[in-house]
Amino acid sequence: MGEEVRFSDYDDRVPEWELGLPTSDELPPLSQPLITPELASAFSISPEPYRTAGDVARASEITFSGLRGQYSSKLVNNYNSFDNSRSAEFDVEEIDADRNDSRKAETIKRQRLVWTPQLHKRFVDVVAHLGIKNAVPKTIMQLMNVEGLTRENVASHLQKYRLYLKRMQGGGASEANDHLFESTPVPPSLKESSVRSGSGSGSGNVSGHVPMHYGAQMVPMPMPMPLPVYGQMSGYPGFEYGMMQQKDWSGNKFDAVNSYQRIPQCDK
DNA sequence: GTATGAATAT
DNA sequence: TATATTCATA
Repeated sequence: MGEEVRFSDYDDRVPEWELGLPTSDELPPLSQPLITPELASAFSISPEPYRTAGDVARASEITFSGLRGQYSSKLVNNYNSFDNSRSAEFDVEEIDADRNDSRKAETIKRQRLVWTPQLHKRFVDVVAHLGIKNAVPKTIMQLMNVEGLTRENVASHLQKYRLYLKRMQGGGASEANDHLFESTPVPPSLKESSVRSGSGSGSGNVSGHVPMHYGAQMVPMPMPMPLPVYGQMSGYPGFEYGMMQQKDWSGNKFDAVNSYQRIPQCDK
């Protein structure tokens, strides 16, 4: 407990140190194993457990609190609690993975995707900017740029979304409770007749017309979104809020909203 | 051969 | 119901 170097003394110099460092977008996510499970098993390396956004966020929190209170015993406690919660969450999955491994080494079990409102918004944004013509699963998937998201995931969701659009332009507006779909308003560009050149109706966006006959390449809209599987700072730089707000970034709130949810799956 | 989308399965 | 998987076909 001698010379105490307070972390806050350096807080204002951190941005200076960070100059030239890769941004979070350029780094592999913490939740992503460095080697694939197949490779790991091929070389008899015990595979890393999956890490949820919550796990990464908690670990980060521990790191930060550890840095701030170097000499407090908090760190130990936090570690313990982290370990406990983590193992509780992982146990099933690891067992499942082992079982899966023993029966067939190749098949990777993917968790059932849960379309959170955030994910769905991302989906709708991309579809809107592609136009109905180009909004096909592969392209959507690429533009959404969400790690772990498969073409099948998107195809399935797209199928449902199309049905929703059809149903809502035809029938009464509020028939069923599609909570998810209603969470993100349908962009005007998706309302059936795409060919409404000239005076586009006021689509909230001041930027107005979006000439999107282009391919998937240059679309300006989709900022790379951190995958839902891990805790990164936060989604859309430039959209939701300014990016310097890492303070609220810790913990549960984040992963509750912005992560895959793991649903134990029975083996077939 | 891949990608799509409707149908079907879980 | 929500998501996954299958399958005909483009």
